[in-house]
Amino acid sequence: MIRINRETDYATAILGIMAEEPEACFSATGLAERRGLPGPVVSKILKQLARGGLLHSQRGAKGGYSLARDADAISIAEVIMAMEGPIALTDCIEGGGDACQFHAHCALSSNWSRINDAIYRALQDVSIKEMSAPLADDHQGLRDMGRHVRESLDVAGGRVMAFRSDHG
Amino acid sequence: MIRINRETDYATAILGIMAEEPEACFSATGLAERRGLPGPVVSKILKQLARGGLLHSQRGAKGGYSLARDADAISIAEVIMAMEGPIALTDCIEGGGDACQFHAHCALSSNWSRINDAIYRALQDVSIKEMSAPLADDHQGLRDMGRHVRESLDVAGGRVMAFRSDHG
DNA sequence: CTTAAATGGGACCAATTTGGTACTGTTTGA
DNA sequence: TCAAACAGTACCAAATTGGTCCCATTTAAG
Ligand code: FES
Ligand code: FES
Repeated sequence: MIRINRETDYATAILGIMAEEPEACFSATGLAERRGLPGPVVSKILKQLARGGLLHSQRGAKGGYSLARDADAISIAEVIMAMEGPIALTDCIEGGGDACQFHAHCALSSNWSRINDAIYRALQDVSIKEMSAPLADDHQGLRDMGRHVRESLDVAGGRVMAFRSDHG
Repeated sequence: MIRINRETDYATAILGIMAEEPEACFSATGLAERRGLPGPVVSKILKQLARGGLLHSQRGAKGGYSLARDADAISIAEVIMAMEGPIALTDCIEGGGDACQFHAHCALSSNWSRINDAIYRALQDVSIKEMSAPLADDHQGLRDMGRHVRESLDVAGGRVMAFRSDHG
């Protein structure tokens, strides 16, 4: 329902490793092995993160990726933004929020903004350093498990409340 | 990136109307007309909300839907839950969070939970009464616009931050 | 008792999105 | 010169989503 897509989840898992050695330079294949994820996927993700300015990349032999900033200066919100991009804008909000002729008079839009703000704040509150993963020894990797954290569940009012971070 | 799907957005818009006359009984087609949404879609949504216990339904001629509770006692979180359902559980969290053998030792899972909690709280903080929509007179309906609130944008650190409530 | 207006519950389909792979180029250290 | 590594992009299959249609059931009204 509130979904963070798979690649973004992978991204946090990868950044979690990198956050443990903030100065080190990691190759895509190396990270892929450590997480048990397919190489091309990790490569794709790292490219995206580099494009987003979260990682610095070094090309050529002995190259790789390293954190562009301090591990606790990179929030989950930023990771998500980097992975999903600014997104093609359409309809109501196209152009920055004023393009919809009804926007100003529209109660719903302001309330959604309020919610979005709250969510954004929550996401900015957690850095990748905090996500840094001391995984159990027998944790072979995300791939075998499927994803790291598929879904987190809360029970609210007797109903199962599922905040998907995947589509199950 | 953090997406609330179309139907759920529609649902809030519909409930916004109903919240204005909490005692009234609304037919699916009537609500569809008032929002300019396709009838079958509204019907589908209302059924779902009724199944979720948010609406009371009355069958037969002169039947329809009415709020099961006070308008300010129904939160957006509940709407979302009703629309998306408990979701098929898989892998890591299947069964309630303990099924994944690594779960207990897994730093990532606990941090995602933290984030999820924060988001959940934000969503429970807004009731459909607050979303109740005094739309501008010339607001013909959501359909012509596309969705009500397609996307809400924040600018964070110079980058465009887009919290999609749709896929653009 | 018949009919019409409603909901209930599906199946169903097209379009989009997502997850993942592959390939071709470029940079760079040894 | 060569191999390791990133950059970019095209591509494909599977899943999800948005939406329609259909038929059964309930119920008020004529
Ligand atoms: S219809 Fe565009 S902001 Fe509400
Ligand atoms: S791998 Fe299952 S909870 Fe982290």
